[in-house]
Amino acid sequence: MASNPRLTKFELEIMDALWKLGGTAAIREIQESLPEEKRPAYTTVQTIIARLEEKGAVERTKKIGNAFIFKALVSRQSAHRRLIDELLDLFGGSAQPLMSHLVETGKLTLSDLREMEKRAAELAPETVTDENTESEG
Amino acid sequence: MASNPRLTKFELEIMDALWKLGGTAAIREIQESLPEEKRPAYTTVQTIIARLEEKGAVERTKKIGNAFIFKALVSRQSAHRRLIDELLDLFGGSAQPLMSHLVETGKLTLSDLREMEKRAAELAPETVTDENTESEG
DNA sequence: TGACATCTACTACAAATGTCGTTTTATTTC
DNA sequence: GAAATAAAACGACATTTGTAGTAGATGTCA
Repeated sequence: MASNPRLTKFELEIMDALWKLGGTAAIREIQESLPEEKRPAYTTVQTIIARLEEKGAVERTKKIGNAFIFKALVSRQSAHRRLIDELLDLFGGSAQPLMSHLVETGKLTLSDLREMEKRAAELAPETVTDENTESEG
Repeated sequence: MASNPRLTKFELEIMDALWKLGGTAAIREIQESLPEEKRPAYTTVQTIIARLEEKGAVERTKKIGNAFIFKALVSRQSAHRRLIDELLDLFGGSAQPLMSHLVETGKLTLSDLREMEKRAAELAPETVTDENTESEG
C-alpha cells in the first residue's frame, strides 16, 4: 500500500486528465486534453509529470516515436481516499460533522441518503431490523 | 460573502486553537494551547497570525498589557464549508461520490446515515413518500 | 528610574508549488 | 545523412508555506 502520495491541486488536475485518457498517455495528449482557457504550456505539464513520477503517482512505460507514454500508478479511487482522509483529519477524524454540513447546505438530499443507506446495508449484513438493535453477544 | 479565505493546514490548526479558546485570544495563549509535542515557536505562531490577518481571517481588537488580542473573523462553520466545497470541486461538485467512499471505507455506518436522514427530513419538509420520487422539471 | 520580562515588527530562509524558457537529443523525411 | 520537427532534460524564477531569530518598543516591579 505504499504509494498514495499527497498530490497538489494542480497535480490532481493532471492526474484527472490522465485518468480520463484511460490511465495511459503521452504528455502532449494530456496537455491538449486540458480546457483551452486554462491550458498550461507543454513544459509545465512536463514538469508536473516529472514531479508525479518522483512521487510515484505515474511511471513511464514505453516510448512511441520519441515520446514517452506515462501510466497512472495511483487510481482515482485511492487519490480520492487520500483527499477524504485528509479532510476528515481536519474534522477530527469523524465523518459525521462532514455529513451534517453537507445535509445542512443542501448538498445531500434525502434521497441521496436513502441510496447510501441501501449501499451500506449491502456492505454490512449485520443490519438489524429495527427495535432489535441493542447490545451484541 | 467576501472573506472566506483559503487557509493552509497549519493556518487551520491555529484557527482551531483560536476557536477553542472562544474565538478571542492573545498569541501567547494560542501558542500555549497547542499540544507540547508539536508546539511551534512563539514567533512562528506570530507569523501565522499575521498571515491570517492579511487574509482577513482574524483581526486585532484591543491590547492588554503590550499584547494584542486577536479575534476570529471566520467561523469554524465557514472555514469548514470552504474546505468541503474545495473537496467537492475535485469530485466534480457532487457529494455522492464522496458519500460512497465514506460508506465503502466504513467511515460511515448505517446508523450514521439514519441519523442524517432524520436531520435531512427536518430540513426538507418536501419529503416524498416513496415511489413517487423520480424525475421532475 | 532602571532592570527585566514580554511583545511586536521586521527579516530570513528552506521546501513546495506553479509556470515556463532553453538546450540537447531522438525521430522522421527527403 | 542532413534538415526539420518533436520531445526530453535541465535550469530558472516567483509565490506560498513552514519555521524561526533578532532588534526595538512597551509594560512591570522593586
